Amino acid sequence: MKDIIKDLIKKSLKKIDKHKNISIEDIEVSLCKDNKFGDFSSNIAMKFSHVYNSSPRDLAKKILENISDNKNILKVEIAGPGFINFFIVKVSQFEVIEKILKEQNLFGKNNLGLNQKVLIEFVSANPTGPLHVGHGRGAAFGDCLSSLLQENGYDVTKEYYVNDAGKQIDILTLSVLQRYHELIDSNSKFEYENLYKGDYIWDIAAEIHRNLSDTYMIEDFENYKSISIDDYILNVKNNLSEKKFKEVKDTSVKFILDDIKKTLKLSGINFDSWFLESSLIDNGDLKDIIKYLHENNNTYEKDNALWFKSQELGDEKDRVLVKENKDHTYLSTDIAYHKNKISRNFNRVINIWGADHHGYVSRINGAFNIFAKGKSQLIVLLVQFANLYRGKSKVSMSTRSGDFVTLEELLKEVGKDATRFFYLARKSDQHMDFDIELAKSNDSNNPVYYIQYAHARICSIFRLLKENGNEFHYNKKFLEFLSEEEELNIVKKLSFYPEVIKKSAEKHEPHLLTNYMRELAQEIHSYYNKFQILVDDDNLRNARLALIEASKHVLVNSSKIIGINMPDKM
RNA sequence: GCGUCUAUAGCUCAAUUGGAUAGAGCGUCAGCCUCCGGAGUUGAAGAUAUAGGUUCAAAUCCUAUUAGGCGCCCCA
Repeated sequence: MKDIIKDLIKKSLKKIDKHKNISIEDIEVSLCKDNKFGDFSSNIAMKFSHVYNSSPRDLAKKILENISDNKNILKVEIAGPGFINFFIVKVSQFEVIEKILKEQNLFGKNNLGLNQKVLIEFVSANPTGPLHVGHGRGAAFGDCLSSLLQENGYDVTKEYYVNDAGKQIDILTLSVLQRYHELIDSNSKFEYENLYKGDYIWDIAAEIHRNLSDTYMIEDFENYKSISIDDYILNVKNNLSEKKFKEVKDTSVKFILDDIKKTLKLSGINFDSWFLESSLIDNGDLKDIIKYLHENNNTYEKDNALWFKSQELGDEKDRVLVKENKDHTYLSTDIAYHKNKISRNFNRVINIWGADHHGYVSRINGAFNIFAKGKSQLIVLLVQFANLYRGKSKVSMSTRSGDFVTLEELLKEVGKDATRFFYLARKSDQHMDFDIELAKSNDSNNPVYYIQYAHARICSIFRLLKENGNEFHYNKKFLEFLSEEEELNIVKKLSFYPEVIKKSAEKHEPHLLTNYMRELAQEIHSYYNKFQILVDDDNLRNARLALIEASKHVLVNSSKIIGINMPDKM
């Protein structure tokens, strides 16, 4: 319908002055929020009045005079400063019902993505502890965005980057070993500052002890402590042997990863791919990219370290790739990782990061473009932190101190649907406050129940219809019997759905979809309260059933993208 | 200090991306079940941080100010 109107305006403009060329993209047509302004309106006259050397209202008048008739359009009016308002013939508005009933779960899908390959990397929390509430937002966001992109015809791969190399993992291993020694000898005290302190460390240590007894025991473990954590790690490695240290490391990482996978499953999230940082070191990729960067004059040596010239690429300063002690930095493996993404032929690479990483964007973007050579595009989306509150008091979320609320706890207490909806209903670049007490104590606060209730009501009507020995059958002629304002409101919402799908994917804003669902549900509830669906008149009954059946399809389609259930009964 | 994100109703969030009278939920107040599920519905009160600017039009864009989050390691 929008396109029809755009076309009409374009043709009219052509008649007014055939030398001026206004492209169809410049013509904006939008839905009216107030029915008295018609169904669609365009601001074209105000936008281009200067091009035509006339006042907005005059140009609008001219457009109106030159616009040709169309069977779908009842009348056209000029209003306010120069809006052109289009009133649509009622019957053609209801035609979307027919389209939805025919397309069902395909309604809303499009082919804009042209099957392009997209890699979307999200969560990627370090395997040093369980996922906490802070990770939940990025998880829900990434998963929903993937579904949205799929709905728009992209070929999406969801990937989790596992940081299973580097110092943090060594610290994790050390933390486990320390607890392990405490288990064996309770006199061994845990008092080193920088180790991981969560309860799960005990669990891992206990499992290792249960399965392998004192294999990893070193005499006088205490004595290897050092002020520098690096030395501490080194001492333990040397005395335990590199091999055994790695065994403990692998067991710990696997334990935590299994836990993370379990939590993600509870959230309804499935990753297509788990990419190990360590694989980049093992297969030589890391060495190759450092060599490549060096040969292409993107690096230099200073203070016995190898530096990446990231300042030239927009970063605040240059960054170290290889440290003085010949260890690689996190950045260097990350560059290798992104080089790998490019080599897997993704047209678009999306990273979803916490907003605390924003300073990191320019350097990885710069490195990415060195390798992508324009063939692939990197998009980094930052998700703002969720501040966690328990009532009035703020809860800290430090993995290190072990003081955090796990995502699993939240999912179990609040439920998957409510949690996902809560995360997604807010714009991702908006800081948000998450009050656990509120979420737990009063779950009817969450609009997800409101939407599910609308769906359950529709299902309930169809159940009742069946119990009465009746059946719903559809015929296009029924649509003529829909005439109430509430029916029109619903149908307008329904025809807007494909646009919401398009827009929320393009702009990476799933909250547009959650808002839409809320609005649709509201129209449905309002209608339900005012009108009886199951009336005696066959024509009217079937017409109304067709309307709510179409609404049901849209609710179900959108809920699948958001990742929530739409129960028939609640 | 530099960079970056943000500021909308008492609270938590929206606003079709520059559009017409800024919308919801919670909370407050007043109504609606002999009727398809009251987890619902109808209404009332209540808001664009401050000061300028840009134009037909500003919550939205620009500048300054104020307040807050985050980032500024050879950490990951």
